[in-house]
Amino acid sequence: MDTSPPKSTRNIPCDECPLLCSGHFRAFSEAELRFVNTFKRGELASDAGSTILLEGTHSPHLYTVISGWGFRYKTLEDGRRQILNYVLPGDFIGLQGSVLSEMHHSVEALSDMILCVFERNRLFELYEKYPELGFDITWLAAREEQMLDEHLLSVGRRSAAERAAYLLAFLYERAGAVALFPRGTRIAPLTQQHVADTLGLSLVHTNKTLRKLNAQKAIDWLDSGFEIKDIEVLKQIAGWTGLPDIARPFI
Amino acid sequence: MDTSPPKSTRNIPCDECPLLCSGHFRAFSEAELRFVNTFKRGELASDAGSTILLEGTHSPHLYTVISGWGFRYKTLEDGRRQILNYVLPGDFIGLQGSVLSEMHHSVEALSDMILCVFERNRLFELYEKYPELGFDITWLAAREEQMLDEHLLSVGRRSAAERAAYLLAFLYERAGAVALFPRGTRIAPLTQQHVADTLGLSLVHTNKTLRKLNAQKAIDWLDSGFEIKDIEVLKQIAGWTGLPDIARPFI
DNA sequence: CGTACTCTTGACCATATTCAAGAGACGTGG
DNA sequence: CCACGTCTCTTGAATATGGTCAAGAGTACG
Repeated sequence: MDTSPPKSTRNIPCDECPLLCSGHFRAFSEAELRFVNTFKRGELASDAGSTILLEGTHSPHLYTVISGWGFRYKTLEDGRRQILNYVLPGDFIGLQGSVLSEMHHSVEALSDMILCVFERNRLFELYEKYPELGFDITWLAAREEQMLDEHLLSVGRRSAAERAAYLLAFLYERAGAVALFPRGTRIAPLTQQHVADTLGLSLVHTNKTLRKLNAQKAIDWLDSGFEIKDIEVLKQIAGWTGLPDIARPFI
Repeated sequence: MDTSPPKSTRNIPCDECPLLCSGHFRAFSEAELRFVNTFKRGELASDAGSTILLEGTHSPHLYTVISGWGFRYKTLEDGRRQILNYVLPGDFIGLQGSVLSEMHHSVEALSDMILCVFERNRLFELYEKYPELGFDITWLAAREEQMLDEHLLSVGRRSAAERAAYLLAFLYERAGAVALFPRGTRIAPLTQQHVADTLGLSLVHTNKTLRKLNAQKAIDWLDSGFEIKDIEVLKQIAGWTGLPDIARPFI
C-alpha cells in the first residue's frame, strides 16, 4: 500500500510558476522573483470540498491560488450561509487575517486546488524591499472590493433572474480571464446550492430561476456546473457590462 | 456682496491634523508626517448632498475624510440604488480609481464634509519611500473588504428586521470609534430612504421595520436620524457581535 | 442494491413591494 | 402672515416575489 503524498510540498520554483508562464499576469523582475521565491514556504494541495481558511481562526499563512477554484463565505449562527466571492488562479487570500487578528470569513475548495503558501509575518518585509509588490497587493485588494461592490448591488437591488444572470456571466468572464476552464466548456463543479448561497435566494427559487435561463437558451445547466450559451443575453438581462479589463499583477 | 469662499483651501498643516490630534489613529513618525504634508494637495469642503466622486469618471485625486460623513453607492440603469458603505473620518476614498482606470462607484456627502486631497499619481512614491504607509493603505483596504463581507451577509441572508438592527448597530459603533457623533446623541442626517437603499429594501417596508424597532425600544427614529436606545438588543436581533477593535492607521 | 447527492416540480404560505393617500415640518415668495 | 411646494415619515390595501414543505426522479458510488 502506497503512502499518500504529503499535502504540503515544495515542487515548483517561482521562475517556473505556471501562473507566470501563462501570460495572464505581469512579469516579475529578477530581483522580485528571487524575493518571492524566498517568501514562499511551499505548496498546499487541497481536495475539493476541504476548508482552506476558517472564520474565527488565526492562520499564519497567506496563499496565492495556483490552480483550481474555491469560494469565500460567511455564516450566521443558525447556519445560513452567504458566499461572498469566488477565488480563482492568481487570487491572493488570507490578507484579512494579516491585518485583523483573526479571519472573518472562511474559504473552501470547489475543485482540487494547489495554493502557494507564504509566511504572513514576512509580509511587511515585502513592502519594505519591493514596494511594487506591496502596491500589487493593494491593487488586488481594491479589485476584490470592486467585485464585492458589484455583488452587493446585485444582491440588494437586482431581481432573482437578474442576479442569476449576473453571477453566471461574472463567473464566465473571470474564468475566461485566467483560462480556468477552456473556452466554451462547462464551468464546474458548482451546485445550485452554491448559486443560491451566492445570490441570497433559496435553493428552490434558484432552481426555478435557472430553469428559466435555460428555457431562454442563455445557459445550459448540467450536473454540478453550467455552460454559457449566450453571454450577451445574460449580460443584457443583468444590465451588466462586464469586468473592467486591465493588465493584472499577482504575488 | 461677498464672494463665497473657495471650495478647496489649504489651511491645516498635517501636524495639526484634527484626526492625528484626536488620538483615534496611530501616530506618524516625523519623516512620515513631512512626506504626507508634501503629498497633500489641499482640502475640499463638500456641502451635504453634493457628489464627491462619480461612477464612470476618472478623478486625479484621493481623499481622506477629515470631518463629516457620507456614503458610497452604485446604481443600476433604471435608477435603483444600492448604498455600499459609509465613509467616516479617517476613511480613505478613491483608491479604486487609482487602480482601475475609472471609478466604479459614487460617493456623496451626507453632512457637510472636509476632505484632505492627495495627488493620485504620487501614490506609488508613498509605497517606495514609506512602506509603512503603503502597508497602512492595504490595511484600510482589507478593513473595507471586511465590512463589505458583513454587509453582503446581511443583505443576502438576514431578514428585514435583522438587517436593520445590524445596520444601526454598525453605524453606531463606527461613529463611536471616531467620535463622529458625541456619545448618546443622534446619528444624523440619514433618511429612511438611505436606510432602505443600504438594506436592499423598499422605503415602505423599511419604515415598517424601523417602527418595530422603535416599538421594541431599541432605537428612536426622529427626523432624518436616529438615536440608539439599546445597542445590546440591536446586536442580539442581528446576531452580530460588533466591530473588531484594533488600533487603526490612517493616511 | 441501497444510500447519498443533486436536481426538479407543485402547492401553499410569508415576506416584501407597489400603489395610494395623508400628516407634519420647513422654507420661500407673494 | 399666509399659501404653496417640497421633503420626510406614516399607514392601509392589493399584489408580487420569493420561501417553505413535500415528494419524486436520476445518477454515482460503495
